[in-house]
Amino acid sequence: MPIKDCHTEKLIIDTAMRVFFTEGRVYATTQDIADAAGVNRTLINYYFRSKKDLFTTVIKITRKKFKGNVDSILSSDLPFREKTEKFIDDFMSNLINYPYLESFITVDIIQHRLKKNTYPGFSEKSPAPIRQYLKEIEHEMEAGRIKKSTPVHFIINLFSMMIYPLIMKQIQMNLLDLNEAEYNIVLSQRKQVILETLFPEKT
Amino acid sequence: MPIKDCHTEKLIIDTAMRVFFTEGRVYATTQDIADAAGVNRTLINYYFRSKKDLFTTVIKITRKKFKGNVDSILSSDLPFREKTEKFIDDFMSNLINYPYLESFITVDIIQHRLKKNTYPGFSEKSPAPIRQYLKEIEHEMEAGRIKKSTPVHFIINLFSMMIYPLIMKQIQMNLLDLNEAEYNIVLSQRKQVILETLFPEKT
DNA sequence: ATCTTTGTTGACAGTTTTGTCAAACATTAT
DNA sequence: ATAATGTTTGACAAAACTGTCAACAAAGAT
Repeated sequence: MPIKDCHTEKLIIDTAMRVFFTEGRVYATTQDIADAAGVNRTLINYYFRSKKDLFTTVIKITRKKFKGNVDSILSSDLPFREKTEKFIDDFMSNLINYPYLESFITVDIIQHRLKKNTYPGFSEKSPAPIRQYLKEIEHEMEAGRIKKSTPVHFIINLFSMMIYPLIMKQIQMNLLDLNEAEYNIVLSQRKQVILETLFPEKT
Repeated sequence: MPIKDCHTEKLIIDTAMRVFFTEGRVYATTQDIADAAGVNRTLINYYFRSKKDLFTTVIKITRKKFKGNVDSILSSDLPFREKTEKFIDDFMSNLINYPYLESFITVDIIQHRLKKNTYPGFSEKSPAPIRQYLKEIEHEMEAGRIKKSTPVHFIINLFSMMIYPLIMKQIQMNLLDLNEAEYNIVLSQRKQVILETLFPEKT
């Protein structure tokens, strides 16, 4: 018996990830994805029962990709600033590949909420590494090494400054009168800027 | 001849704005909007030729709503910090009503880009008030009153920290283990936090 | 009251998108 | 070679969504 090929399945997954999370094409049809992958559309139904199933599959896979290093970085015993620096570095490297992932998850949650009240992709409690990191933030605040406020704001600021500039790229380009090349230069400076914004006194 | 009623037209517009920009329902159909408004679906075609036309209409109207005060605030001759404070205040008040506006514009641009290269909603140059504000930021940086970097990063940070926490509300709620009520409290603290983050030495 | 204009409705048709299925094809074990 | 299994394809059906139209209702104008 022939071994399961996996070639086409992987091709479809990779293409769907690109179309959805890299290019941000919310309204992409199964035909669009099939065309982008250069395969017959019905193969999507063959490997994944439905469009919905393909979607949840690629969301799961992409989330796992993000989760990988991030958790080990947050759980490591690096000093707070170095840990944060590494986190930004790692997270933004992934973000460049799949900037629209969170946008799609949000759309999915909103869709879902119209019916049920729970979202399958989410666990009950927040992940342990984040909880630990929150405690460290609190500790740093108490020690006066970063600005005193509520730790959640530190996290929210962090994610805001990393993700927003990517997902609203076109709007910001227009607002700031920058062309693609110029904006990409700005993006490459973000890591440093974010770090300096979160740790104002140090640099 | 009876005067144009406008009642239903306005109802549809308001409802579409709510469904799209408040609730963030990207996949909402004309039937969904009609149901939400409690009117017959064909009335959407009667008042606006097509779904696309309704969409561009509500985008225009909502953008105008945002633009209103914002421009006069940015063009005013208030001191820089006060101006920024007022801007945050005004912009976030609007944001609470229509957090997903920018998300929809982005989706629309991406859609559009697959065909043409220009986006009708955008002017060639960036709006004058923003250009002036950018100059003021540069001036403040040179005077050493805010952290030296590139002015565009100041703007990007500003918009990031205002908008992201709203559009990714569900994700952040899960990540930070907060329920709706708790997260809303966090949101109410954002204005102050953003200000303190942008002006670290002062507070 | 009747006419005219505007507003509203349901039925219908057109289009787009998705899903199914049987047949054809490829590959490998027997 | 043949059977068995997995893969690919086109044709078809079903579903979802959008737009049009003729008929009808409402309300002011004549």
